Amino acid sequence: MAGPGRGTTIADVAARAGVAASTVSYVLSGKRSISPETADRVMQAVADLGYHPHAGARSLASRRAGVIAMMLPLRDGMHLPVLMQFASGAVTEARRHDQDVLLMTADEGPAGLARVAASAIVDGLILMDVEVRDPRVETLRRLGLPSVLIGFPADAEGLTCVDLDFTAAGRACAEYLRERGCGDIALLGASEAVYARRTGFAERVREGFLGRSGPATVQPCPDDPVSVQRTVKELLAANPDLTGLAVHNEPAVGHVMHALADAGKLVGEDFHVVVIGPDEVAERVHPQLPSVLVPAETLAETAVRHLMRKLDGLDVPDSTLIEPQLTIR
Amino acid sequence: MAGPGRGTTIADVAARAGVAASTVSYVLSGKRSISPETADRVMQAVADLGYHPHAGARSLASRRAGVIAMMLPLRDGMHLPVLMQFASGAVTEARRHDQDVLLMTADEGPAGLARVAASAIVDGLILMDVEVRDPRVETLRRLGLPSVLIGFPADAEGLTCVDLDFTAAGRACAEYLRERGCGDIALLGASEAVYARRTGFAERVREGFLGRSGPATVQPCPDDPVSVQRTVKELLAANPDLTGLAVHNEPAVGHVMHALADAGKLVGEDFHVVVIGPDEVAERVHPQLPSVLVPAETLAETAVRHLMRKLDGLDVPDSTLIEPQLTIR
DNA sequence: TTCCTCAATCGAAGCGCTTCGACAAGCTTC
DNA sequence: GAAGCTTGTCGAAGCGCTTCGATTGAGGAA
Repeated sequence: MAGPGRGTTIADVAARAGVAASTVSYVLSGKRSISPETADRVMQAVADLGYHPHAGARSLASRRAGVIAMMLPLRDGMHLPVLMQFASGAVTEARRHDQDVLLMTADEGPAGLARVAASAIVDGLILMDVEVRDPRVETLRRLGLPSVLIGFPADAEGLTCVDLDFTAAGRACAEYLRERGCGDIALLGASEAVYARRTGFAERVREGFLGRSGPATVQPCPDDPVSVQRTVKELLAANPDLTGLAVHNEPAVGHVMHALADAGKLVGEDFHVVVIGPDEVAERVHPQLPSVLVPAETLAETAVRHLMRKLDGLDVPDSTLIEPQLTIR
Repeated sequence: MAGPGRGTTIADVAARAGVAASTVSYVLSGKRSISPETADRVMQAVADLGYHPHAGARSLASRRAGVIAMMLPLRDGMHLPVLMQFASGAVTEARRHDQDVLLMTADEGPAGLARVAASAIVDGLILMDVEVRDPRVETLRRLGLPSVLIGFPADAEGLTCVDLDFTAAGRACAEYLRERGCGDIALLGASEAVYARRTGFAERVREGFLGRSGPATVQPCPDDPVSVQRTVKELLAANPDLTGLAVHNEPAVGHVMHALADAGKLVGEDFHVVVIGPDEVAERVHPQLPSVLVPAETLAETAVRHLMRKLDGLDVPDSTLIEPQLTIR
């Protein structure tokens, strides 16, 4: 039952090293200078005893919990693998800063934010998948809890936001297709519902895609097989010269490929397709497609790093856009 | 900066309600009887002030953190969406018990377990994706930290384990195919590497599939398009009467369907396919396939519930197998 | 009435840590 | 060689909570 380190306190370490408890604390935190000999003795005692400071006691005394919260969206339509990559990326980065990560779900809403803020269980907060009109944003501002948002709400005044540069992603897709010699290109987007909900994201892709170069169409599309089939057919009918397609709708990718095959298009030869979405989606169709991925890990690392800086009282840019990367396969 | 509830302590609540701090504590915890009038006054004060107990102070005084840890595997080959469903299911269930969830990654290994145990940052632990020979298991046993494992290590003595009943899943697939009149059936499994690593899981499916009924083949298979294509071809060549296939290899499902189409098989008519894997995989091919899913949410809820019981000193079964559900589409 | 019981409440003692002020030595500096 | 700095260390206070007696007053038994 009582393993090593079980119930070991700073007093035990102090006794073993022959110093005062406060000295141990200073060795561990580095907040006052301690002679190398003493420090060594303390570190040795820490190692011998397998000592780890009691998190609650530390948080009570220092007013720093050493924990950040991450609030995940639970809503459908979020791509789960990306979320997971994000979460694990955030944990990994947080651990580098000696922080732990508390997982919350968006369905706790503003009340959840108030709870963690008041209970001081976390020092800061990362809010994922922020919508243009997000009810949590106002609460966040009121609480004054250090935070970083993934995504941009309508009013980002005074907030720290990080996101993929979706405009650049749209532009990259258009450029890729143009370079392949496609004269007429189209963007097959997500369902109308997505556009309606979070204009920020889908619209920025559209803007980037349309850009300033040549004829281009943008077509929202539901993700069920039948709708995709129909939408692609209509798109081809309406644009006879269409030779390039960007797909910003993960679940639809497979169906798009079928529809193109049915229409007699040879993808990779007389027709080009590029995906905005996670690698797996682009890899698991035949032929494999080039894609612009949502760099979940980078996004997570950036968010955590920014939050750490804020907690340390350093300043960070209000708005950070991560450059998209187009992978050719 | 200082919003409501910011810095509010139990003393503030006590003052407002005209009682002692200890009384507030007893009202909140229900550990001693308090007159209804007093309780009402206290609750009112709590509401007025937006009071939430300081988590660190509470954990220090009560030796209960109100947080459980969840250790996620980061290894490739784990299906990310399932992990995510699991994580969010666990958080949701934990919140029902007024607990928070700390996210850890498996790469912290045994040392991570020792850390969270010694720092008392969590009260208990859920370990996902436990392997047959898992180095964390021994540490866990030594630490005596209340825990629930997802999966079964070789030596589960004294541990609480929860998992999908994979044997039953294999059996269900075989039965489904038999019922469709398939005489000769096969199981297309994961790559050899998976079998090698975690015998428990893949082998149990195989056993269930082979069962006692009629001719059946089990064929491990890598998940790249080319290998899948070849494996399916060989399988068909070696078993000319094959009319039923179970696929226990998520990324391969799409390729399997192509290979069968190439071989002239009409899935759903003269040939039947069933998937062991998440819904999306089975839904996003044409035709949609029946599937046995890993019930991530149920698994997570069960794990959390078991852990809560252990924390309350109640006992729980050492081993819990969740019944698989075959969904027909 | 007196004594006892029991329910309701209070006060104080920690939980294990950080941090502040104090205090010895060992240095400079004039 | 006294006055002033540093440097390294200690002791004590206190963070906000829970919990363990102790205390009070009301009601019942004698």
